[in-house]
Amino acid sequence: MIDEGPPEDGAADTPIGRGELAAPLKLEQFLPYRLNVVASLASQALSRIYADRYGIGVPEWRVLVTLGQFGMMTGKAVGAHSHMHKTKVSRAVALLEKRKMIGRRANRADLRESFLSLTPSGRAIYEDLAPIALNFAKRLAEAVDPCDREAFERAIDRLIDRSAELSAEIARSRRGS
Amino acid sequence: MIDEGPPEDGAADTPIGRGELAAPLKLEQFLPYRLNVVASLASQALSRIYADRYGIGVPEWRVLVTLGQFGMMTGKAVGAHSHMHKTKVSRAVALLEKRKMIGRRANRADLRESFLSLTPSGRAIYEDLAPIALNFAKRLAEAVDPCDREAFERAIDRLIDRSAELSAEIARSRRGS
DNA sequence: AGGTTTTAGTTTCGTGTGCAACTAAGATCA
DNA sequence: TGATCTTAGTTGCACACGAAACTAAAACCT
Repeated sequence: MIDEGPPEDGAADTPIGRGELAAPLKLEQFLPYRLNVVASLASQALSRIYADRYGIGVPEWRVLVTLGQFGMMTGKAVGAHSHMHKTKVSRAVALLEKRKMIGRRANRADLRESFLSLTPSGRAIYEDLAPIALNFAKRLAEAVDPCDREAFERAIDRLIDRSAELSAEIARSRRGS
Repeated sequence: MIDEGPPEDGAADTPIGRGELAAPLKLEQFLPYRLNVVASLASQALSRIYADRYGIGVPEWRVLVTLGQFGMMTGKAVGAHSHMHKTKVSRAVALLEKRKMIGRRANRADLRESFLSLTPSGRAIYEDLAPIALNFAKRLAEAVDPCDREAFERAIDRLIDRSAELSAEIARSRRGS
């Protein structure tokens, strides 16, 4: 159908002419894309481990780790600490509860929420998975040149902050459209 | 609300006691998690821009950019270059074609595949979005201290390689289970 | 007190996704 | 040439997701 002409421009890196700077936008150098690639590769690889062992997914894993770290907290707090939407938390909690990995106890002082915590078997699973996960993260991080590691961690911190800012800015500009 | 119970263990870096090293596994310091957070924040923020403007999602965006970069290529090549599953490519291509942003031309020499390329209106959209996206990436990257930037980019390259290796290793060990 | 607003959490609903099965076309080898 | 294997791309299916609606309980007002 559309017959698309010849290769368009010769892919020369001549800086162009039109009013705008025609930076090339190479996908493989484009930061948001690169972040997505590395995140999804790492996440997928790790999740296969706990999916194989215990049949849980990323949201359940995050709930498990958060409760393993803090011991007892509400769903809201779990969501805040693990950057998860409340529906995701709700469903992950429901599954983990069905599998008897976590328990709930109503908060007598506020019946809307309940306190979640690991059951003994949930904790056993957590203690099985945690060192495996840490080892995975360690092997991943070891790929980075030791003298780049500090800079890298700093950079990630900055990027998390900034992307949250940009996200909020865009949401704001959208509201006022 | 939940003010984070007592510090659990003193977070001392004492090298252990039980057979295993009892490193704490704090989610907020856990590399795969951190990568996911920054990637999804950045990706979501950026995608809102092109979703608002042209009603396309991430897969369509990637196809658009890839074709903008290479001019004319097969779906397979698009998928390889943009790290996308062939079904994702297929559906993104179908949508973009329906919206007349890209065109297909059968490859007379191999009828299984066809060559994809931007239509003039597709290219116009690409040329509208590309500078916006580049500006977004620039503002994002500017959050990183200039003297950390090189190290950061190197680190991401290494992590992409390593996470692909780990992913393959895990898939392999799973096959032989 | 009683009415409104906010909040924690669940459910519904439309959509996106990956896997596996499938189709159609090439490649390979006899 | 025909039989088998591989490959490019599509589709069916089951499931995961987020937005929005909803429920029940607090919080906030006079």
